[in-house]
Amino acid sequence: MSDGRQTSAVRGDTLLFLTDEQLRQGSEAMFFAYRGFTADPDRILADLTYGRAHHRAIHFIGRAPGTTVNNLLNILGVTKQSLNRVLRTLISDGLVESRVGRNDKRERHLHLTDEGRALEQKLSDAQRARLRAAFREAGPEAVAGFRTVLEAMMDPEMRASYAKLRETGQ
Amino acid sequence: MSDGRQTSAVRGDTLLFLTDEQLRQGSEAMFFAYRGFTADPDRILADLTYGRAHHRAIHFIGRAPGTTVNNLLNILGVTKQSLNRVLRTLISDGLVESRVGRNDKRERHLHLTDEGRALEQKLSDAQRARLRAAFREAGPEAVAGFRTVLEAMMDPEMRASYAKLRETGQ
DNA sequence: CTTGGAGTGTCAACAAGGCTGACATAAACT
DNA sequence: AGTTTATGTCAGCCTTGTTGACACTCCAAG
Repeated sequence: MSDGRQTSAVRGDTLLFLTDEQLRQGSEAMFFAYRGFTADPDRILADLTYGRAHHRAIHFIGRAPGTTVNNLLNILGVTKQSLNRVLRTLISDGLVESRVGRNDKRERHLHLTDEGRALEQKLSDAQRARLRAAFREAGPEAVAGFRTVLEAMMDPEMRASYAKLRETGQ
Repeated sequence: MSDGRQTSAVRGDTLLFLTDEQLRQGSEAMFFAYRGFTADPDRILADLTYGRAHHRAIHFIGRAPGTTVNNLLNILGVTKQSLNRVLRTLISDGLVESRVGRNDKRERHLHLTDEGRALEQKLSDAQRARLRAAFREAGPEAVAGFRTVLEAMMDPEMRASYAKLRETGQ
């Protein structure tokens, strides 16, 4: 039951009316979509001994090879104990390699091995397939809007991490 | 390092080029944005004895008052044991009321109590504030695109649940 | 009226993946 | 020489997901 509450804001010359109902629909869209977003990799991981946390680590190491543990901690937003549990298994399973830093020997630089890269491919192929289908279905303007809104939803530090990854990736 | 792979598709009269790099950025946007999306309610819940699972239950009960346990199970996509653990605490804490069905007495219809509604308000106010800010910042066309893409990312059953909630809510 | 199935609740055990706190080591910095 | 930084690790706890088993009530169909 909508109680008719709404909020308005001026952006440029555009007046926005955002009812609570519209915002609630936005929340629910995020919830259901995120489930879809993780579903395919999760299915693959279920067979292995790994979980979503391993996927995230592998993804970001693959994305920024040579990243340090601290850097990864910032991106993932978990404690070092949580991350270490994941990294330890990935390293001992030979998916990730940890190299002592040249300049700063305290740092560990993380890289995917060939095997690690293979799993990364497999997982992100599954995820990208869904994203690709959704992007095609929605069209380019919708995709642009999608990214704009998502970026605006991030915490500032996350937005910074996101921007940094975009630079290095492109 | 982008390897230049890309995929094309025709939608209507629009040709879409989707590089793996673009799709990866989409994934990362989802990841970072979802973190922002849950951050505010999580902070509130941390003080109470509740977690994100309680939030979800409260949200959907508030959204569809009188919903049955089975219905909620379908929406949330967890096992009845998981849901029951959450519902049990919410009911015994007086936030949720479970009423025996009139027609079918096997069913339990779930409702928020006044106290439950108060918490629901508090949590979704926090979440909506961020969403509202993001929607304002991004503008109406972006919001439309955002929802289109999210909807396209959902599993079909989830899209059905989502659509159903939209009907009853509006 | 009986019987099968549906809707719900619950116990037990387990796993993933968060968390805190404490401590250890090596390397860098001052 | 002393402090800080980067990392690793142990121990224990919590939430929230899982499977499997069992019980109870109630509806519906034969």
